[in-house]
Amino acid sequence: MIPHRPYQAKNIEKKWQNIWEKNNVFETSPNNNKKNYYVLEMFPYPSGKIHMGHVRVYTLGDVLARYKRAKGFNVLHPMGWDAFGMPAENAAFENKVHPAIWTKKNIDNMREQLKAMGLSYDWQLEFSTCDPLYIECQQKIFLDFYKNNLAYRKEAWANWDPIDQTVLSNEQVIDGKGWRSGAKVERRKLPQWFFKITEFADELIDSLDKLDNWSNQVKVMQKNWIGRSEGLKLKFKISDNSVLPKNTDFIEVYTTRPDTIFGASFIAIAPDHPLSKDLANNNKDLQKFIFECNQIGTSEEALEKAEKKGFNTKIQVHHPFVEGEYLPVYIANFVLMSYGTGAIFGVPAHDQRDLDFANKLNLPIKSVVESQNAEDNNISNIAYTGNGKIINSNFLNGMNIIEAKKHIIKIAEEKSIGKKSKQFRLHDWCASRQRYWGCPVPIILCNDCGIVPVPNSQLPVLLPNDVTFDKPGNPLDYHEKWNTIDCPECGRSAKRETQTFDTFVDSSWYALRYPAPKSKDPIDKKQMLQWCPPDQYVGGIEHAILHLLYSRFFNRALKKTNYVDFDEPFKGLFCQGMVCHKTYKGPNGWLEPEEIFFKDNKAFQKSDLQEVEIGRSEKMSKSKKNIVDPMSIIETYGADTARLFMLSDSPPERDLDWSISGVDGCWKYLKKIWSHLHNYSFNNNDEGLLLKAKEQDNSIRREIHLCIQATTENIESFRYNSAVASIRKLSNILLAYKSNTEEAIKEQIILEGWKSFLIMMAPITPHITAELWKLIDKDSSFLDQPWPSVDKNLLKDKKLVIAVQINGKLKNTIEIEQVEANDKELQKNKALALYNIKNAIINNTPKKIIVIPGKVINIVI
RNA sequence: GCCCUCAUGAUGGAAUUGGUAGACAUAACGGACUUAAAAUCCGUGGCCUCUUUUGGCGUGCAGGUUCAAGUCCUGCUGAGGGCACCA
Repeated sequence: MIPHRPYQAKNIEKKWQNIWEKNNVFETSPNNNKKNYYVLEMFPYPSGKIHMGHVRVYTLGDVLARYKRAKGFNVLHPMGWDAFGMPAENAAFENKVHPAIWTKKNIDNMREQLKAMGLSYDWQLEFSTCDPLYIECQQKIFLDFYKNNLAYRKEAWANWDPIDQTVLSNEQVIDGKGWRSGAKVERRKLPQWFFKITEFADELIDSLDKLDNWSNQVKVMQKNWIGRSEGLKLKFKISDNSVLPKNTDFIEVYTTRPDTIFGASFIAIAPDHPLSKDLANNNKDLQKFIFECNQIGTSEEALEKAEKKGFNTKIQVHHPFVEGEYLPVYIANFVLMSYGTGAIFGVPAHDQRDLDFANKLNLPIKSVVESQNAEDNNISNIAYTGNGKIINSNFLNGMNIIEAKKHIIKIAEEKSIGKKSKQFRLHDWCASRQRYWGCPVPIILCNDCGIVPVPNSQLPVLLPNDVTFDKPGNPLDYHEKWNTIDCPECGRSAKRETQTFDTFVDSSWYALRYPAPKSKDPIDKKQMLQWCPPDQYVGGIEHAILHLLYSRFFNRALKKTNYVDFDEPFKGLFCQGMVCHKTYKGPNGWLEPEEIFFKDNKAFQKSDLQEVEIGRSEKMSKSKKNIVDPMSIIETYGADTARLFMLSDSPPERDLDWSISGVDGCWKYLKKIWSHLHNYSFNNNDEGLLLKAKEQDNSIRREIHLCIQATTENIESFRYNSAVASIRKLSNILLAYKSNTEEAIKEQIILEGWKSFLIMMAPITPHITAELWKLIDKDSSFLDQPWPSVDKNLLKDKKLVIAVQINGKLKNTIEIEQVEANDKELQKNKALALYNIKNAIINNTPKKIIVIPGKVINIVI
């Protein structure tokens, strides 16, 4: 036997990457004979180097792109950079390097790392969001939004991140803390730029149902986030408004339970309701109360268990439907100004918070919904919120809740004291940031003309290069030369808007840019229509709300401003799980996997041999030090091994547990295939011989084609782990033929098997398969090999194995010929003739015998 | 509190419409080769009983539907995630 070359992943991977690049094989070109398919993975922030999360998501996308290509699609598979954002400014501050230079260096480095993974991108379409052309296009889009009332500037309370020194959108505040910095968010009043996302609130919820190829989890999360509720806005007339500082005649409340209006026993308004503020002007006690409420409001822990507190304003309102009945007005700490009207009517019997409040302040509790279950109706500490019949409610009596709601809304509207109303949790998107490294908002602020858009001829508004980061805050504010400009309308001296866009603006429309990234038009209609929206988008679940909701808004706004003609930005959405790793904690804190060795299932520190605590598997993070650097894996094992491991075990949507033994196993497997194929000498391709295959040989062919079927189905439905399993099963069958046989037909079948194997394995491990293909077929181009098709005639075996059960439990099996598959009687008789079945029914006459022909026989005794 | 998802060997997981549970891997163990180790190759493997055959039990728990349930229904427990004084 001639010794073959050992499997040196690094060399062959570099070799094929160079060949692909030199020949531009992944270049996107128009092809009218093929259907277009656009695969997009979420583009990365150029932090400097790739992490395992990148390896996973880009491998998933690449498998799909390469598979679709083999399936005969014309594939668009691009990559770019989400290049603006805070870390560049932090680096500028720490290392005295300009954000632009830092970012470019990082991009160059990460591009090389991604190339080392062997991803099938058309790199000619690459762009980054800090490119002047992208900035110009985005500014044009923004100005169109502004002119169409989809963006506005408003002085508003904002979430202020004291560490990042910028405002945050509601979506970026998590548990009262900044999403990036983790700092406790403060409230500040500032002029801000908003996008009118609430204009599409209904549509953003309703069309979720049409997104069949979106992950359900994301749809549910978006629905909750938008948070639609339907109810009634209702006015309560104030009985004596002479005590009020201004002429306030009524208080307007919002409710989703107008059916319970006859059970109302008080009105409560928010501490920062305008009326509360008016009353507080000359009331020291109330000022103190409001201050206390605001204190609690910021600490989330306290909020959880916070006691209900109320301040009696001594004001009374008329009950709108009961002549002569009055309700007291309280200021209450559990009522939020940011939802509804900032005022409620309290129905203690049917709302838990109202009940807690009423119990505290000794307010009356009046039941108006009667449950069928008597014990529900005795209300002391638990409010009844279920279904029932309306009672004690005058003209609503006897109705069910739905009827009563409809009826009372109708009456309130007729009396002009109320209006059917929808409320959303979603607020407009605050999209401006007090930062340097972002796309400038193209606006000029003039003392005389107000807000003036930068004229098209002056676009793009680029960032000045000569800035320093030694002072806190926004360098653009200090840059007089840049921010002073003549007003384009009146010519007098004015100021530029110094805020820049949230980076989520950049990522809200980048997918539309790839088909024509160099076009002067923000979105090249002709190119875009051929490809967009992307057929499949792949990315992390952490963007379920932020990026994916903003993109859905942006796409609708782009439709309204005539840039696109479709509603949804992504046809299909797939969210992959996180990459996790066990954590190790030594006596002096967290340890990296590299610092550990194992003995007898215990972990020890290499440095001092002390035992180390093995923690549960968690998302790879710097703070827990459970990070594995992808480049070191690619260096030692190769990209094909890393890719194979990423896909092997866990289903893509679940978390993946990184283990070095798993990686090792994948590497050994590739090595085994490598040496096996090098030791085998393949005959020339002669498919005619396959037709002459004998019955016995066809059983191998059957396995091959079953595998093709399974693998294809698994890839189509994103079950990549199962696809790997079925491919490995095929290779286990083929590996059993260790050396060449003398039979030409059999050799031809094995050739067919290995060819199918390599083509199906190619999307997963593209380099090694390309190299091995040359052993089988020197002349044809591997990348152009079509995906193998299933010969359905081969799938059916001549013999069928059928289960024989007694009372549903497997007892034995029978074997029948394929042609007998529908012969119920024959199968039944064969089953009853079995030795242990005969024994079992000797004393128990079968009550019933169920024969599912070709599948199972169940004997009921 | 509300909403969503999940629960299968030592471990990751498979079982697409209810029809032979544990595919494919990882770790483990036994054997071959080796002075030895690594690598490689061969083999074992849900649990219990038995020498073996056979048999019994088994997909978080308790019920139900069905000839037949990992899969469908009801209730519970546990884990993960989302939202949250949202009227």
